[in-house]
Amino acid sequence: MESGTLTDSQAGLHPDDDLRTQILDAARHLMVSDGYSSLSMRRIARKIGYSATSIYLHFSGKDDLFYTLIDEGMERLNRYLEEASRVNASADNVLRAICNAFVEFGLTNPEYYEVMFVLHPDTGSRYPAPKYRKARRNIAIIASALEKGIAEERFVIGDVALTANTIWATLHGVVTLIIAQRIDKTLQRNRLVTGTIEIIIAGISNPNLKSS
Amino acid sequence: MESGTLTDSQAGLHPDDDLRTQILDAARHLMVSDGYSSLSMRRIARKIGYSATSIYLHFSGKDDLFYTLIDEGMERLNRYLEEASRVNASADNVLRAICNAFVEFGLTNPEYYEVMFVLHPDTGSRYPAPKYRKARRNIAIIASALEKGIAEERFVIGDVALTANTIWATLHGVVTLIIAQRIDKTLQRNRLVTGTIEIIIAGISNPNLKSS
DNA sequence: ATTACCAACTTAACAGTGTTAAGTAAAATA
DNA sequence: TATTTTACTTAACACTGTTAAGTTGGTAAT
Repeated sequence: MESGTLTDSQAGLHPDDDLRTQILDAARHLMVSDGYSSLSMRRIARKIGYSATSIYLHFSGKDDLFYTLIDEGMERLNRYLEEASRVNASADNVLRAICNAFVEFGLTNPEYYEVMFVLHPDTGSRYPAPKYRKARRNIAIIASALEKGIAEERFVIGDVALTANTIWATLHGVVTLIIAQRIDKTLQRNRLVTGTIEIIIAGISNPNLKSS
Repeated sequence: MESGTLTDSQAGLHPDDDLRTQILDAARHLMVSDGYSSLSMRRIARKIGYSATSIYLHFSGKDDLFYTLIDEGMERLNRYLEEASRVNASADNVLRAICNAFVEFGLTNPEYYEVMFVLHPDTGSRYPAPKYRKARRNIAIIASALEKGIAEERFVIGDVALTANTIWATLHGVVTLIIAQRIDKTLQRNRLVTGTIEIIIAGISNPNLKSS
């Protein structure tokens, strides 16, 4: 932008009330289309016709933006899982639906998924504790399916919270490896996914499970 | 380094035969101590007293270095798993040993683990196909434990290769979430780990497993 | 012995990054 | 009308990976 030329902002193209929203929209869009690695402050700014530093008026830094996107993603995932959990079926089928929804979310929104669960910001700053709540809600959905299965005397589970986390971790493993393309290409995705889910269900249905 | 001053290299501090080895040593050391994110060409170079560009005489770029480190890590992991698989025990206990070894490797070498399985280089370049062989060897170790279990009529498995990958993905999920600190802190690591392993074993031991 | 060459390394530069400090123009307030 | 506040900007710092173009020191050939 040479001096002498009006910038977009000076030309009044930006309703100055919702710059924060514009930033988030641009960030989300860039992340989904080009991946998080090429998501830079300057790129975002260019996209919306502002200077890079103006982002710092609404976010304390890249991490802050990062965390806001995580939050958004958690909300999305939450809707996904809650809808899946509403199927009217036996506990094992409810769990199947939830698991499939989780994997589907990950595979159809890989950029969101990465930001949410894979990447951790370079700077030592950690994911703020209060924000964990939304992540926990997702695990709670799994947990409630487990409790349904226990009530139906289908599942053999000692610690529900622990098992919910285990299942989550398991699904996370499948999604991550597929996204990162560290899985043998000859292997079919859906066979891997359903295979994993079936092993889990068979595992927590097995009376011989050494439940800790 | 101002002109007029002898650089280390000019002073003959570097046996010029093994610069490549020095680079790898420095890279490994920096990665393990400061994490991959702060592993830069210039840092590596500074550590060994060369200019950054001299690295390009031995590696085509950062990705190449990256892949060499992956290779190293795979070799390490392979030794880990092979040793674990040599226990003289029933198939389920062999599998337990292998799984534990995998998780232990991941948790004691998180930086290696990340480079190997989590990060994928920003540039579109993919992990070179021939290098996949070492990764496959690790899965083969799991597979052979499964076959032992089938022979002992302990495990009910349709597709061994698929199940081996499933187990790998599962363990990967646990390791990744723990490393990325996306797991509830109140949860005890080893309970999560053993819980996951037990569900898997119970799963593949369950006659009702819908094996695909 | 002198010239040519070559290997191993260097510096300078490009285009990018996150982030901070200081400056500017317009609007709101006194 | 003068002052303060708001909403932005530019300039700069210290980095990043990578390329192009030197600069040495030693070897080989004439």
